[in-house]
Amino acid sequence: MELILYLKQHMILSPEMEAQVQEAFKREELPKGHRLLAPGNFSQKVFYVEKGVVRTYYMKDGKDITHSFILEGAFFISIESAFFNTPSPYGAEILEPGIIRTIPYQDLEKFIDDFQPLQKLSRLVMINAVKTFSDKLYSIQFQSAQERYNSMLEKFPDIMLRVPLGHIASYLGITQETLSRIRAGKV
Amino acid sequence: MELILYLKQHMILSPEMEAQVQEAFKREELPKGHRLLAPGNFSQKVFYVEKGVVRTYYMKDGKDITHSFILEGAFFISIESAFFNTPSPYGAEILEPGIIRTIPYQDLEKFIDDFQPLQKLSRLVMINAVKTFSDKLYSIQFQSAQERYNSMLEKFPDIMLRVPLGHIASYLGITQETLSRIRAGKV
DNA sequence: GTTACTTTTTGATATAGATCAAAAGCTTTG
DNA sequence: CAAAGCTTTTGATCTATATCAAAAAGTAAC
Repeated sequence: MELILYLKQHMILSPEMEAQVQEAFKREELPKGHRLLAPGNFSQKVFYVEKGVVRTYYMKDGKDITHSFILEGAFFISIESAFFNTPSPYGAEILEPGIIRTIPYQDLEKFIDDFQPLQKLSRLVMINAVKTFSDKLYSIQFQSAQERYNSMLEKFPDIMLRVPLGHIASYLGITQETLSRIRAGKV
Repeated sequence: MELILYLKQHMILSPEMEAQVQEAFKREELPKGHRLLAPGNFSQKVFYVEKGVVRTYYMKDGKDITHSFILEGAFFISIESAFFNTPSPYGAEILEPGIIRTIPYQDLEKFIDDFQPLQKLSRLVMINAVKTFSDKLYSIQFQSAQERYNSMLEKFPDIMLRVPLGHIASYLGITQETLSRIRAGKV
């Protein structure tokens, strides 16, 4: 979803404000597989996924582990870089051709400070981030691989079809072999 | 740490503002074991731990699982109740005699909207919450029970001494038996 | 359509940690 | 200090999922 449309769902934007937003957020059309951020790098950009699916991941013992999928109409930022001034352990890549809007966190913060309705929205975005992690933690801690797979099927049916098995397996915290067996109903 | 002191570390408070805060946050001295929130209940309060340690937990298959420890000088809120208007899956209890400040989330939000410096602080608090979950998720997903125990020893040496073994085990995502064996170095 | 390459599945085996059951250590209370 | 009640430890066994290795299936390239 276009950024402006997204914002308008949450607040009233004056034409001037709208213009300012359009200008402040860089817009890029990117090809499948384009890497937005390499693991270990430093980036204080805020990304908004206008079209496509972004995958964040990190390297663990040489293996590529999916950390999250970011669907259209969602934001993503390296907490480590933007808030803690350390390199981002996560990389990010776009899995399909898509459109990404970016803005330096510093600039966004200025916007937020000056424009009340954005404060509520930014709080909302943060709250959702906390909720997402909290839910995922619960699922890793208490659900079996089978249960996690089932809830992911419910929650992101589309992703399951568009993304290679290995990415999904590592996102679920299991090996590809186990996921394959689960899908085959052999567990 | 006293709430006002905590706030003064992050911003300049006028005497009037200070008085307003003192009044808005109810102050309660509570005995060991006092339950601040029962699992399954609804509460939109924001809690600040001025003294003592608070434990949040939930019930899973009849077992009490520790979700987090909240140390002095930290906030806690039921995301589910305050932000999603659903009952809180988590309960909260104070593990030692202590002092808790509370304010309805609605009231706090008004404060925040009206007082710039609080916006930054509330963002900071949320960011820390995300980071905490993100780290804990990582540890559950990739560290062995032994490694998790070690990092907890480093991070919260005091808690390890003050809290019953069962609470720590469930926090680490393992059984009490396993934790006992780890401590004995039998793993 | 055959070759080469990638992704997925299948099979055999290993292991961290769970579960169940009981013993041993601590606290509290009268 | 003995009885009762918790908390922690120890032991034996079980299970979900990992790991390693190879086969099968799918996709692309010529």
